[in-house]
Amino acid sequence: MADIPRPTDVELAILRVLWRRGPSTVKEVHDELARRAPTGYTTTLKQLQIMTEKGLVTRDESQRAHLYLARLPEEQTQTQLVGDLLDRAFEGSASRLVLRALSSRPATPEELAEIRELLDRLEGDTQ
Amino acid sequence: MADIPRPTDVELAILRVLWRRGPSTVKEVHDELARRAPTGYTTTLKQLQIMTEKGLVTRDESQRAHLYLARLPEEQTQTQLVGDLLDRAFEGSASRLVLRALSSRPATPEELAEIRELLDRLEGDTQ
DNA sequence: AAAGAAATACGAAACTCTTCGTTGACAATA
DNA sequence: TATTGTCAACGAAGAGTTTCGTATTTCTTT
Repeated sequence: MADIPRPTDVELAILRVLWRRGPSTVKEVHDELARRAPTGYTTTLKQLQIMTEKGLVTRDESQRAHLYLARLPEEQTQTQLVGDLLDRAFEGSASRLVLRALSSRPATPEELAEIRELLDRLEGDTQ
Repeated sequence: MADIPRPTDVELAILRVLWRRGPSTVKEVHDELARRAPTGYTTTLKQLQIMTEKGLVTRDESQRAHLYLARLPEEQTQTQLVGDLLDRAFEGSASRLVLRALSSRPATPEELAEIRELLDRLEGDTQ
């Protein structure tokens, strides 16, 4: 009961809204989602109910309009997703994943500099 | 008909076998898969049939034991998967994905060096 | 040619994912 | 208090995923 399943595409879209907004009502989440892809209110509601069962979100029922909250922080979920992809498609090789990430998107010079700083920090630690 | 869907977990496991082995029979793929997680022969067969319909693999029927071949090379699929994750969970920021990748796995000094070389090459190009 | 094997084809069951209509509870207001 | 609007709960349909049993085809060996 402790572990949380990998979120599906729709679930991840909802989690992103919750991470950005913090605790939100179904209506608030739905309005954000429907802006990009029109959908029914009850669709969003049902998803949030299922996500509550799965443990992806928690629910504050103290008010009439329940408040939903992402259970794990964005960083932790990102780390989990990347680790998962690493195992499923890269045989665990982080460097090859980085290679593909950079060939998948033309990274800006600023991003490259950020990554370089990250490397400096990591190598500093291990020395 | 031209675009290929994102492979599911099981499909990706099969593709990895095909990338490693090259064109393979159902039996060969199945033996590899069943080594890690015991499963029925017809399960693997059915998966390969479905993957053929989806265009994930192609089939050479010239012999009695059909030969299956991954339709896209491993690199291209990896790039697609990373790009997909980038959009779904990282708002397209490659540097943040790299950050999470490296915090998800203790990368070896060799890997860090490889990434550094990659950065050198990329920055060299843009100058 | 018959028997046995090795392989594919077919179909279906169980499960998950996604979507949404309907119902009922609750609250504000006229 | 009756009406209207807002919200959650429920159930179900349709599609996709995963698994596997059974039937059929094809080749090989006797």
